[in-house]
Formats: sequence, structure tokens, C-alpha cells
Amino acid sequence: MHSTELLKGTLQTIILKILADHGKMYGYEITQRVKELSAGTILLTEGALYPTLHKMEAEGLLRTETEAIGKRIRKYYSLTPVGKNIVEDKVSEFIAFIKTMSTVLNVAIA
Amino acid sequence: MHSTELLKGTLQTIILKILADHGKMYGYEITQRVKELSAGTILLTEGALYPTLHKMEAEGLLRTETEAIGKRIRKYYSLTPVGKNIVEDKVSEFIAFIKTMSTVLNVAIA
DNA sequence: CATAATACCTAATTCTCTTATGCATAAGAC
DNA sequence: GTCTTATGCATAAGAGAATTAGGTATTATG
Repeated sequence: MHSTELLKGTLQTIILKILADHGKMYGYEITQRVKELSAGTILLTEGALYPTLHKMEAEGLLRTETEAIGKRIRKYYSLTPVGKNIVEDKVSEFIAFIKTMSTVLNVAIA
Repeated sequence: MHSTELLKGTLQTIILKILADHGKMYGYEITQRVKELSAGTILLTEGALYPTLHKMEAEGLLRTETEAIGKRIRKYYSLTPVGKNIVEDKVSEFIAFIKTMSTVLNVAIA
């Protein structure tokens, strides 16, 4: 498990990019996908994920559609046009940040 | 100016590595060095820096020596043996985090 | 049939940083 | 010569994003 401090500020970027790559997904599925992609080192907590998803929906970045699986409900999230527009900006911002940090820390990334 | 959210959790790593590379430095000097290395995109605020330096000193990672420059006082910080020991751990942790993130975000870094 | 996994959610707290403020000396502009 | 900027330290109140802890309920597994 990575130091969770570093993860701060990356949650929205992760959500946006994963939805951009994979299409519609539900909350629990996002946690599992991130866990899998990160080899178990990034464990999104529900207390952080769900409020963030709701916030992003309220901001018009995501939209939802509900699906009933038996008696259980799944709430699928997908990108709105606005959301699609900012994905690359967010990813680019992250990459720029990494490059700056590698200079400041005087280390090679990659 | 980078999104400051991403910066969270990196302050201690920055301080440790900069002191490791440059030897003793005082607070204001650290802010200027980081500003310079980051081409003005990372501006450490005093409200974050000073309390963090004090905390790291209290934790035994840094030690201080005061120097009078005219009537002004400079407080130089340098790494203790304990501090030196954890610098590479912190940097490695950051690099590992970056690699994980590049996989999760499905992007190439560098 | 009990436990783990799936699936959603909110509230209280914690932690880190920003913003605002304060004090004081030194240098440069005009 | 005085006014602004830069240097240099520091703390306190507040914001923001996460963790921790709690709640509800269905489905699969051993």
C-alpha cells in the first residue's frame, strides 16, 4: 500500500481517466479496477469515492444510469461531454506535475 | 502554477531531498530553491513550510543551527542521521507511486 | 447457515495545506 | 530620504480532501 498522502488530489483524475478508457462503470467496479491495475497498492475507500462521484455528477462531469441486478441496484457512471473535454487536461496536468517533481527531486522517472 | 492538490503529501519528500542534495539551508532559501527548480510552478507557502520544518525537527529528521546575518537571524536546517536514512525511502516511495499511477491512468510518463 | 463478497450511502474526525496576520531588517527605486 | 519590495521568521483560523466508522441490504460460497 502506497503512502496515502501522495494519492491526495488524484482521485478525480483516476475516475475520469478510467471512465474514459472503459466506458460506463459503477462505483464498486471502479474500486476493483483500480485495485487490480495498481496490484493492490491503491485501495479506494468508499467514504472518499462515493461523495466524489456525487460531486462530479453535480458539477456536470459525470452522468448516471441505474440498473437493477436482481434486487440489487447498480448505479453506472459515465462521462458527459464536459467530462470528456477535461480528461486529457487532468492527465496532462498530472504528467506536468510529475515532470516538475522529478526536476525538483533531482531524480529520473521511468 | 500546478494544481496544489497534487502537491499534498510531497512537502516532506521535497524538503528531505533538497537538503540531502544541497546540505544545510534555511526556510526562505528552500522556498526560493523550489520555486527556481520548478520554474515558478511550485510555490511553497510559509504557512505550510515552517510548521512542517518544526515538526520534522521534533521528529528527529532535521536539526537546526542559528546564524546571525547582521541583525537578522537565519535558522539553518540540515539532515540528521535518521533523516539521511529515510530520504531514499521517501524518494523511492514517490517513484513507485508514479509508476503505479502511470499504469492506472494508462499513460506513459517521460 | 454463517461468512465473505457485492453494492450503495453518510457523518464525524483527522490531516495537510491555504489564507491571513504579525513582526522585523535590508535593499532598491524614485 | 522615504516608500516599496525583498528577506526572514512565525502562528492561527479556516478550507478541503481524505480516513475511519458506521449503516443497510442482496448474493454467492463453503
